[in-house]
Amino acid sequence: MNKKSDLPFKCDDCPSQGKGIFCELEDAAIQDVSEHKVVNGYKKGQTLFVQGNPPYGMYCVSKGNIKVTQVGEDGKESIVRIATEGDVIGHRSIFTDQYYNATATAIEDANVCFIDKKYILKLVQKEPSVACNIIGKLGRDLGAAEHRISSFYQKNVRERLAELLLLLKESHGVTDADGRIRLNIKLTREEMASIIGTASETLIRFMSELKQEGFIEQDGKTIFIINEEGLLDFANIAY
Amino acid sequence: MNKKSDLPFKCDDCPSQGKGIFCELEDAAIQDVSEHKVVNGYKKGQTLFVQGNPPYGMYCVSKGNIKVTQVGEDGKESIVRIATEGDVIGHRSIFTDQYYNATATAIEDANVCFIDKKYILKLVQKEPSVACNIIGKLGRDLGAAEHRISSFYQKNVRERLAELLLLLKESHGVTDADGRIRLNIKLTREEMASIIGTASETLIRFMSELKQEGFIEQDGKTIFIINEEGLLDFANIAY
DNA sequence: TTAATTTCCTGATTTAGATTATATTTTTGT
DNA sequence: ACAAAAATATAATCTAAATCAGGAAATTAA
Repeated sequence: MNKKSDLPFKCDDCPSQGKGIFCELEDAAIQDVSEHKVVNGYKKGQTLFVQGNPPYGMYCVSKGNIKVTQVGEDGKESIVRIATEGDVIGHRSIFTDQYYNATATAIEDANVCFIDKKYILKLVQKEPSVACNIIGKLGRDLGAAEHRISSFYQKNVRERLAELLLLLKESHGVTDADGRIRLNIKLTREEMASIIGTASETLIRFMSELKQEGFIEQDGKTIFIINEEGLLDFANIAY
Repeated sequence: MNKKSDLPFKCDDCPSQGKGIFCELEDAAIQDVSEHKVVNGYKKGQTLFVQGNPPYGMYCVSKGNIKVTQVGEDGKESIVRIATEGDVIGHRSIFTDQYYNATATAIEDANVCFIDKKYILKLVQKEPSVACNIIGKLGRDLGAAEHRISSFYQKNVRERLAELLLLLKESHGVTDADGRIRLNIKLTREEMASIIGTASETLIRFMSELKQEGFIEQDGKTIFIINEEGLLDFANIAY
């Protein structure tokens, strides 16, 4: 899989078209972007870039899910963000002129486009729509990050878990043939725990609780959301 | 204090000059910005904007410290960011087209410039340097936010407290006549606790501990950093 | 200045969730 | 297909930090 010959496609054909930061560019400009990128296939577990390294460019996820993690002194890994189709990663470091302060790893086989730093910086000068889209992307990411910060303080583990499942439903939920909502992402319990900041044992315990209550179902690593209302209640989210 | 007559100054004279997002603009352009802003004085405790309201523009802090907070269902307030001279706030919501998802409150008397949403959006189209500076600002804020997320998971309260004191030293530390490093910001214990996500009693306990160990000193609400090395050690931060 | 309110501090008690331990299931490599 | 390794699950114990309680100090208001 991921044969070299499969890969070199154009941005026009990208499954993430319309969702990314280039979506307002005209055909000629998109063509130009297309010529300045390299498509890479990554297998599950492979890293795109590593914390502490200097940034050479930006990554644009075409297929698959990428986890962005920070590792502490004690080796504990915490997932700060999950990038999916149409998302960009590594853009932060380009503009802040810092080394990568996180590591990006494919959590499943993925196709990711790499765009050179210099080209991006030039493009932002030339195309205000790209600049605005990057601002919008960073703004939404910052909003999500700030929400998570306050969640850590204001919610307990079970509430954060319910919240995570609801967020994953928004970002990765697909309706199956049988009408069930399936989360189209395969995270280990360890990874889920490190998103909401708890121990995997604790996460597993609350997952079991949610299964028993009939809020979710499970088939191997795949999770189905059965009762969204119940989860909302469980998460203590008011609307 | 904060008489109306004190306020209407030009961006040229702003104490935050050179630190903000307009610093690369030419004189004429700066002049133009200056004419499109309104300077407002806020007293301690007054709010600039409130979570849930629609954004009308951007705020540029000229003097004083502003806390950006999110309030949970239970009324618990958590501080997601502190904006100081030269910082902008409320910029996120302008570009993401969302309502404010945080409340901004002056924690001491402050002067803040308001710049209209429409003007900013136009300026970003016209001036790539402004767009780039906003991207840089958001990028650094996002980096800081992600660091805090992983801190919550990887560090305990005493480590997060030491980390907070070191961060405040970077952002608000000034060297006094007697050579001591003073934190030029007055936060209540409640506020400090809500930054690192702990109960105020717990924070006070560890503050006492730090005082006893001689790492910090205190004069009323003012904090002095005495032993930075010790704090680094205490925070378990490797370099 | 005094009273009232808020903030700060310390100690005792409780609890949510980490840690430890062990068994079972699933995945991976050969 | 098989063994080895990794991930999942559940229960028991332990601990960091929340909560509860009460008093001292500092602000604020009158």
